[in-house]
Amino acid sequence: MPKVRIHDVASHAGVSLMTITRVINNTGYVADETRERVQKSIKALGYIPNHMAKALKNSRTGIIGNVFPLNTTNPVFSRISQSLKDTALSYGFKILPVYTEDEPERDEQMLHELIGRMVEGIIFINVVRLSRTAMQHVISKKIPIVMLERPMRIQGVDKLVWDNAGGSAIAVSRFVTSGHRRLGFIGRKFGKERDERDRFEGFRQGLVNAGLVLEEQNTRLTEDYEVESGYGAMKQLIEQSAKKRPSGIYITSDVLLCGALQYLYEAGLKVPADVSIISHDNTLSAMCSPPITTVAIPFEEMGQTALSLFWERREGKRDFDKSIALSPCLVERGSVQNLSSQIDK
Amino acid sequence: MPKVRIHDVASHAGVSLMTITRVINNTGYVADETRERVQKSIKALGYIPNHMAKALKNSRTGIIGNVFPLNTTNPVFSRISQSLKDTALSYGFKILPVYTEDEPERDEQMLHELIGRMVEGIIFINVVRLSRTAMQHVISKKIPIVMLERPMRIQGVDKLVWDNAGGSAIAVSRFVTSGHRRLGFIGRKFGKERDERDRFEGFRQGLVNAGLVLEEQNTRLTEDYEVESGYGAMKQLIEQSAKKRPSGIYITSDVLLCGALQYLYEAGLKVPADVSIISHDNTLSAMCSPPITTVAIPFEEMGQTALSLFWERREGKRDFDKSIALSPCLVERGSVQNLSSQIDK
DNA sequence: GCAAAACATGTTAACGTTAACATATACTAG
DNA sequence: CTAGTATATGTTAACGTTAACATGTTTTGC
Repeated sequence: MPKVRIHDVASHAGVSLMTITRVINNTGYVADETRERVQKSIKALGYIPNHMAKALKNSRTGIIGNVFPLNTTNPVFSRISQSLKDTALSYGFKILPVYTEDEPERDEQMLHELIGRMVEGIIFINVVRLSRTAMQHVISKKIPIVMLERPMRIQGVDKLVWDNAGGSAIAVSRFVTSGHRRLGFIGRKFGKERDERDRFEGFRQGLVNAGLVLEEQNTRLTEDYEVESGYGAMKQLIEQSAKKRPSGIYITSDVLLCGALQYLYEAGLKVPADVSIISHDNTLSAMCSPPITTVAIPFEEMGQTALSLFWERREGKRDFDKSIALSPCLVERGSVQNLSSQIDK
Repeated sequence: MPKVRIHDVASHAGVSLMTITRVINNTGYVADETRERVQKSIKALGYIPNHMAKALKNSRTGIIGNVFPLNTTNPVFSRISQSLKDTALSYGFKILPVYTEDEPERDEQMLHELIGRMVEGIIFINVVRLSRTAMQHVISKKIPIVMLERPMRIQGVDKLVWDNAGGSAIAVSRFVTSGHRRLGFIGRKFGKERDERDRFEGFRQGLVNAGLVLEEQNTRLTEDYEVESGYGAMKQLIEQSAKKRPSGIYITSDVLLCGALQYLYEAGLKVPADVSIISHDNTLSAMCSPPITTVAIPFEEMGQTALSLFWERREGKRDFDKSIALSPCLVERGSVQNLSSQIDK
């Protein structure tokens, strides 16, 4: 019942410590007969190797730290985390999730926590507030670092983003193909954040490329990624005169989308009959009424790429920094009406 | 750049190991002047205490294992996990999430993993497949265990569920208050699982108490908690003749709800004008179009209660088992139409 | 002015594991 | 049949930390 140490197994089996270690780790030579006896002893005593002691001795914990932003209510984070966890497992690693805190000071503590737990790598998600010196500290420890989306501009870490501008372009082009000429945009207000800026810029550029213009009154930038904000933004777009109102709207977040759909429901407007919609993320857009055509974040690919970046560094195969952008793809769900075919008829 | 040990700090500050330990842990006596010098050395060298060594020495890891079921796509799990994590933090603990696997054999490995990492407690969520002997093993190690929802019938662990039957009763009574007399039910098919059975039984009992009858054709039990299943179930209920069709439908999962709403959208039926709905969970029901009145799982309270159960055991304040059921409450979102007032007028 | 209490620091031996280095026997090959 | 290799096991010293004990030096109280 109390703890069973390797030493106890050794006495029980009548051999030395090392023999037990060899059986457990399948290293060195052990006579078949001895191995069997040891295995019996292990079972009999219910021996379970102590990871902490192992880690201390071997400097190998098999843990990758995963740093999340403060607010993880957006389902994109669970999807990312799921993907990372699964892929990590296939590499023989466990994920230790930690969360950034309100005070920047606490964030350094969090990094110390990870280093103290001897993580063998750190994957950051959307983290920008960390001090450069704190990051440098980790980098100097030769711990491989991957930063997902919103990477810091810093040497010695790998970066992985998805192509937000490209995603917006796909959405615009999808609308245009179906004959939409007046497009609306609902997205989050941006400051320095690269990703949100890109989603907007990609949209603007997409319009330009299609020979269309960005209309100020059809662009709504929200304060946050909350359902209520999506509701408010859509309300403003729709309350315009029906003439000026966009026929297709690109919404850069599935959470905003949900709010937007709530307003449309209230207003009695149908998708895509009254207004066409494309959203971004591919999280809630599959569950909405109606399901919404979406620029999908490549969650699976993200996890896999993040871990392969980690792995390359770790194995020392690579000493220079890599920066990868994943391409989004469009998931069709029928929320875009074909206007051109109506004209054709 | 390489690892800095407590020993290095000691040399740097010109004192012995123990003095450093005392400064770090705020134990014993240290002269103010020495303390300052040590703190300077710590900063100068960038020393970070090694948790693994600490854990090994102190048998205190500050980690609680959190065992999740295989499929965690349902948002209830992220909500529970969030709540556990936050509360754990306030108790000074970190959560280590682990996931059950396909093969039962792997599940024992997972338990070994947790014990090997010297977790100081384990919180199980919806786990039933674990072998009794494996569980006994953990219990005999005096590691406090809390089982959330679907607890095993086993001695030596604390149990925490929410009142599923009560939740259904609340829903029925809410419908009845508004004058609904023909109620429908969409829930997951159940076998031994207590929770799903309770949601159904609570519904049935609620009907009986209100002097109503359970109508076979208005009861749909799905294979799983997936959007498509909700769609299919609602389709079957609605495709009946409008006369026999229920005026109010209780759906035991927000994921099923989403599918159900998708069908209603397609069918051109409005909530609550054409059909009233109450769901269970309070996850997606806030984001749906329209937002749906819901029997809310008390997520916050769950995390807090789970950790207080853990804490009581841990501190040895309690040696007997506790079993707690949390009461659900109804969150109104206007998805139930008042039929009685129409008659009054 | 002297014993007891408070303060300040150091030494030693673990926590549970394993790499590196023995040691010893059995088996090969020439 | 002897050196050389493969097989089998054991001993020692770490990994980085700290509880427990030891040893001083002050301060306090009467």
